[in-house]
Amino acid sequence: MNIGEASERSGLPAKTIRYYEDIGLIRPERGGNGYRDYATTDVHKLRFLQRSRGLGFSVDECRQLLALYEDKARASADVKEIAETKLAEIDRKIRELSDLRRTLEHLVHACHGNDRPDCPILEGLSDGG
Amino acid sequence: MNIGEASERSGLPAKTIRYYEDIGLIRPERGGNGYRDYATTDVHKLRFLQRSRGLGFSVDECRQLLALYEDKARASADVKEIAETKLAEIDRKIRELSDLRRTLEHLVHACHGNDRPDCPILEGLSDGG
DNA sequence: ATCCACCTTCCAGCAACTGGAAGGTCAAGT
DNA sequence: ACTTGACCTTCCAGTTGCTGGAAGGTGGAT
Repeated sequence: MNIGEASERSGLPAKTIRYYEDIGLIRPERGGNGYRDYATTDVHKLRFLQRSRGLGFSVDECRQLLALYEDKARASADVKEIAETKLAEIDRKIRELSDLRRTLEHLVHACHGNDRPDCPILEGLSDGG
Repeated sequence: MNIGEASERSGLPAKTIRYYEDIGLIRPERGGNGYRDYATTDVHKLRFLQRSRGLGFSVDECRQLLALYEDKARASADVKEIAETKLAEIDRKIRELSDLRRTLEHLVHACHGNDRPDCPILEGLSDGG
């Protein structure tokens, strides 16, 4: 499929997809006309990139994560260690998001109309529930 | 406190803290010597920024979130709507992280040694569990 | 007084896009 | 066959969000 459809399916702008090719993240086939030709697995990878980037992982971390799904990395000895590290990081992010969620909800429900600039909720912001 | 201590307590590099001041996110007092002087609430806000940026929120979104804790925004009529939108976004991020977590764990435990490039896990990457 | 770790501003560079120009491709319509 | 328009291509410049380094001031300890 062309880049337009890949863009639609992955949720990434075509510009970004081309950029990801520039930096060597995804290498689609090329048709006789020079157009990029994306396979379904390419779209899966793109969607994966769209998500993990949106979750605060750097492009380099995404590269590592993507590598976990490819032969070279899977054969390597420290795959598991990388994965475990990422798992711990994901767990931390989930905790932080839950904290943020609780704080925000508390603010909306309990703090509405309370104009004091030293609202105690602010303190809850930092030490994470 | 000086920027060094604020940096240590918030987890943000001093450079980044100064940058956040440049773009108008945090405005510490200044001592007679010209040094920035951070209050405890400033550190809370910085820590909050450190977290939400790491979770994939843009600086502008963080600005909105921070505004929820300040009088001006709290008096505004659409605070609740902004907050609800952010809450939905947070929930989505939590779901995506959980999906990512499950995929990664599955990969480590079930796919080790399976070198086929068309590993079915890749498909699970995109449609989220 | 001098040392050193801190602070200041400013300017340059990097990461990860993003927009726009200039032009080629292709299916549809006349 | 030709034109229209939506798509694709490359390239180059601009934006966001930092990050490093130079050049210099501050302040407590020796």
